[in-house]
Amino acid sequence: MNGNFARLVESGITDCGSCPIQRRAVCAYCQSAELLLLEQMKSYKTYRAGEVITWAGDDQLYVATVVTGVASLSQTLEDGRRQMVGLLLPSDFVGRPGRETALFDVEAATEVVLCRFERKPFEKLLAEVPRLGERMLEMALDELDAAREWMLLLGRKTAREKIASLLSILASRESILLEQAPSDGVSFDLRLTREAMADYLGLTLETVSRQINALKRDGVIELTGKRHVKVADFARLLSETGDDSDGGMVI
Amino acid sequence: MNGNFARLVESGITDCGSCPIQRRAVCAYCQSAELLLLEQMKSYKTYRAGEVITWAGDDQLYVATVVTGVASLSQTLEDGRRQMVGLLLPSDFVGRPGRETALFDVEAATEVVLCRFERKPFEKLLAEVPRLGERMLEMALDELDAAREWMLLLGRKTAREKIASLLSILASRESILLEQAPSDGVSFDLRLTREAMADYLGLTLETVSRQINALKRDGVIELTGKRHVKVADFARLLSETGDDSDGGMVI
DNA sequence: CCCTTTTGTTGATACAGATCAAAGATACAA
DNA sequence: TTGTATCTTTGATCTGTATCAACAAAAGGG
Repeated sequence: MNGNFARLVESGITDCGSCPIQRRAVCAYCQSAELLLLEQMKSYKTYRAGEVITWAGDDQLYVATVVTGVASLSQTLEDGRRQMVGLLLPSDFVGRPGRETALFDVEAATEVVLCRFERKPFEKLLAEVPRLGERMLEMALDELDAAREWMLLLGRKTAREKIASLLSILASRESILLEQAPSDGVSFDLRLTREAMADYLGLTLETVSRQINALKRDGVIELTGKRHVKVADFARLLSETGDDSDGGMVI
Repeated sequence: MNGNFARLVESGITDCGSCPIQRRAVCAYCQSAELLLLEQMKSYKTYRAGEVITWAGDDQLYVATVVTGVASLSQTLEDGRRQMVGLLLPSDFVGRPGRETALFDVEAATEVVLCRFERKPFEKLLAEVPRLGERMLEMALDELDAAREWMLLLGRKTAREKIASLLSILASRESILLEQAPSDGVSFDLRLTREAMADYLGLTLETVSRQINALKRDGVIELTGKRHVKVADFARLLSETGDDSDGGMVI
C-alpha cells in the first residue's frame, strides 16, 4: 500500500536483526533507527484470522509493524455501512504515534503477526532519534499519497476499474516480493474474501463477484479456485484500471 | 481539512513573524521551527482564481503554506473524470518534501496567497531542525486521518450525507476561525462552485445542486444567494452526515 | 447599458450497481 | 461420513445518481 515498500526492496535491505521476517519482507522500522534500541522494545504477537486488533476508540497502547499476514483498517457509519480505509501488508505500520485513542478498527484479515512497540516509549524514541522521525515522515507521506489515489478510485472509478485496480496493486506488490517484473506474469493468492474486497472498494460483495468473473470471462485474469489469481498480461490489466498510462498507482 | 488547525488555534498562537496572516489564521510552519531561518527563505505569491499552481508531473520547486484563499488538490483519470483529493485552506501545507515531481494538480479555487519555500533548502532545514520534522509528521498524520475519513465518505455515503458532511466541515472550520461554538449557529461563504463541490464529493454538479436545495427545503440549512450558507441548528446538520454521533469527522 | 460567459436550477430518462433471494461450493467439526 | 457454517455465484428487480437537455440567473467586460 505504499511506495516505501518498493524503496526498501530497491535499497537491498535484506534482514532485520532478530526479526523473524525473512529476506525481502523486511520491517521498515528496525532498519531505520538505532537497531538495538528497537530490538529491546519490540515484542511479537499473533492474531487469529478475523480477530479484532483494536477498535476505534480504544486506548492505543501499542504501535506496530505487520510481519506476516494481512490486516485491515476500517470505519463504520452509524447504520453499519463499512469502509476499509487501509490494507496493511507485511512491512506496513499500524497505529498513530501522538494519539491516545485509535480512530479506526484494525482487524486481522488472515492470521497476522505484529511486531509491537509500546506507544509511549516509541514516542520517546521518536523524539530522540531523528532518523526514526524521518522514516516515519516519509512513510506517512507515502501513505497519504496512496490514500489520495484511493480517493480517486472510490469517487470516480467504475466497479470493473476498481477491481482491476485492486488486483493490479496486489499483483505488483507480489511481484516486488518475488523480484520479478510484473510484465512477466504474476500469480498470487487473494487472501481476502469478496466481502473484504467490497468493503475496500466501496462496493457490495455481489458486485465484486460479478466483476471478478467478468474479468476472467474477458481473459484479463485467470482464476484457479476462488482465491488464486494469475495475471498473464499485466499491461492489459493496467489498461482496465482507468488510470492515466504514465505514473500509475502508488503501491 | 486537518486537526492541526484546531490544535494551533487552541494553543493560542496568534501571529507569525512578518507573515501577513493575521491573528487566528496562522501559518503552521513559521511557528514550528527556527522562525528566523524560515523568515529568510519565504516568499509570497498570489494566484488568480482558477489559475493552476502546479500540474501533476511538474518539477516540484517549492513547498508552501496557504495564507489566504482556497486551493484544491486533484487528480484526473485518462478520460477526464476528475476527483479532488484535498481542499487546502489557510494554514494547510502544499507540496511534498522528498519528491521531485508533483503527483497531483494544485489549483487556486479562489484567489490564493501562498507562503512559499524553495523545496531543496526546505528539505535541508527539515533534516537540521528536529522541531520542524516533528511538526511535519504531526501534520502528515492528521491529513492521513482526514483522507481516511474522506474515503468513508466517498465509498459509503449517500449524496445527501456527502453534502451535509462537507457543509459541516466548512461550518466548523469557519466557527473555529471566529472562535464561536458551531452550536450557536454559523454562517459562511461557500467559496466553491457546484462543480468543485461535485469533484470533491464524487458526485455530478446537478446532484450537488439538487441535494443542497433539498437540505434547504428541509430546513437543515438556509441559503442567501447561491453561495452564502447559514446553519442555525448544527446538531441537525451533523445528524444528516451519517457519521457515528461520537467522534465525528476530523476537520 | 447590453452582450457574452459562467454558474446554477430543474426536468426527463437511462443505467450501474444495490438489494433481495436462492442455490452451489467449500471448509470444517463431530 | 454427515451436518453446519461460511463463502461465492447467479438471477430478478429496484433505485439513486448520472446523463442529457433546456433554461434561468449572475457575473464580468466593453
